[in-house]
Order: sequence, then structure tokens, then C-alpha cells
Amino acid sequence: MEEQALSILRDHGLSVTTVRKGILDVFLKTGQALSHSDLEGQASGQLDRVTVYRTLQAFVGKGIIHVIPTSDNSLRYALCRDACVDGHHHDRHVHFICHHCGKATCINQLDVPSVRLPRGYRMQEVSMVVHGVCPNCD
Amino acid sequence: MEEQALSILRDHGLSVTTVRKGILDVFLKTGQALSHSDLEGQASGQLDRVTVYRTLQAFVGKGIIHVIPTSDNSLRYALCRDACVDGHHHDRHVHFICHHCGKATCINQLDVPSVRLPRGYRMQEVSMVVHGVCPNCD
DNA sequence: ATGATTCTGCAACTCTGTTGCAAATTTAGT
DNA sequence: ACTAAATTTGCAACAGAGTTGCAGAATCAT
Ligand SMILES: [Mn+2]
Ligand SMILES: [Mn+2]
Ligand SMILES: [Zn+2]
Ligand SMILES: [Zn+2]
Repeated sequence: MEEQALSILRDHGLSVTTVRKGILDVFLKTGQALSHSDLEGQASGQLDRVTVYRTLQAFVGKGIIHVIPTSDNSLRYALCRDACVDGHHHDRHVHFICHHCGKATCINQLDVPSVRLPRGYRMQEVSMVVHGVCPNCD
Repeated sequence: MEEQALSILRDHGLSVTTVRKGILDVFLKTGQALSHSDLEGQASGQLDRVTVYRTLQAFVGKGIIHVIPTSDNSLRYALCRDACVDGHHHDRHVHFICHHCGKATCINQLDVPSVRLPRGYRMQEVSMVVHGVCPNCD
């Protein structure tokens, strides 16, 4: 676990610090998509808000995590499973958010279906978010 | 136009006020998906921030407008084309957001494709947002 | 027209996210 | 292992987004 965080940082060209390993460990342990405030709480020891923001930005930029938009204005972040490099993401899977427990999950086995946009639109990224009730809360 | 705003309010059981007609008119005129701050600017005369928040909430609740989540934490709102009633929305079309001009558009003619979630997940709502470059900016 | 109900605008507040900067940590070179 | 350069961290201060309570204004039903 510790080891894994370390190699992820190395592999993506980020210097290895306590904070970064800590945040990455939370992602690895929970396996969930986490909001900014989830992280402020869950990580061992107190984390500075600003540092969390900057760390998440860095992780997104380097392709370590990806962003999940929600309809309640609270972004979630989750580890990239595929090898996303330097901001060029290709995590085209469906995301699920439970209305009951609030947990966000990457449905890695389910790719976002492709769509044909009307003439003139150029697609760069696509996201599909499903809201509902998760297996745990059903 | 004025008439249309009026009947939309009546049809959804909301009392008719200057502010509500004003905000609804902006949606009708532009035909675009608008952010909160778009509205504060565009409406004729000054609008109170708080009133805009409460108006948008009321409209979403009554099924007059729907929410479009984005990956930059700024919600957009757009008129429901179908007859959504009392919070029970069924606007299952794709949304497009242009990276260049920032405009958000309902692609009404393109339904969100259906997906089969893994066993145990119960789907309630689904949203599909495409980011890219719009015809005007291409 | 009148009273009951709902909506509006203001003030005050909390929460979220950003920026600049100095101290601490990490990295790379010796 | 030591050192200097580069990066990261935490703090303070700020700007923006969103919420709540309340009194006056507008709307609605009779
Ligand atoms: Mn994901
Ligand atoms: Mn729409
Ligand atoms: Zn759940
Ligand atoms: Zn555009």
C-alpha cells in the first residue's frame, strides 16, 4: 500500500511527500471516489485545505486521478485505473452516485456508450453519471 | 414570450411575479443553458442573488428547468422541453459544453443511451455531458 | 377590498476555493 | 553524507458561492 502510493508518484513524475502519500493512501484504501471534504476528514492527521486543493490539482494534471461531476456542485475524485498520462485522461467508464449513502463509485467494467453528435460539434471528453441507490443501500 | 412565461408559471403552480417572469424570459430568449451568474447579469434590471437562488430552486423543484452538472463546479440550468412535473424530471438528452465559448447546450434530439448497470444498482437518473468545441467556435 | 399567504431584498453568516509568501521538505549533484 | 536549487507546505488574507432569518412588499383567494 505504502509502496504502491510511492510508485504511483514516481511513475507520474511527482516528488514524494508525506501529504501526497497520505492522500493517495486514502484513495487506495477506500477504493471510492472522494470529495475534497472526504479527504480533509479521512486522511491520518490534519491536512491543510489549501494543500489538499493543490494536491488534487496536481494529481488530476498528472493523470493519477480523474474528476466526476455531480448535480449537487460537489466534485468527486477517483483513481485512474488506466494509464492516464499528463492530463490526457481516458477513463470513459460510467460513474454511479448513491442518493442514500452519498458514495460515488467508478463502474470500471461499464464503458460510456458512444454517441453521434449533430454536425459541427467536436467531442473531446464525455462523462456519464448515474444517480440511484447502490447495492449496499438497497 | 411574456405570455409564454406566464403560462409556464401558472401550469406549474407557481405564483406569478416580476422576478420569476424576468428569469423565465431570459431562458426563453437565449434558448441556452445558463449559470447562476449568467442570470444575474442578463436579466433586465438588477436581480438579488438570493432571490435568483431561490427562484432556480423553485423552478427545478417544479420541473420547469433541469440541472446540468459540469466538471468545473459550475452548474448550468436549462428549460425542460418535455413536461416535467414536480421534481420528477425526464429530460434524458445529452448536454454539450464548449471549452472555447463556455456555452452549454441541450442536445434535445439526442437521447442518453441506456446502459445496463451491474446487479444491485438501481438507476434513478442519468446524465451525459460532452465537453468539446461547438459549431460556432469550430 | 381585505386578510392570509407567499415572495423579495437585505444583512449576516458559513463554506468553498484562490493567491502570495516564508519556512520546511525534497531532490539532484558532489 | 552534505549542500544548493527547486519544489512543496502551511498560514494568512482574500474573493466568491451559497444559506438563513426576518421584515416589508407583492400576490392570491375570497
Ligand atoms: Mn471513474
Ligand atoms: Mn437539457
Ligand atoms: Zn448507497
Ligand atoms: Zn463554443
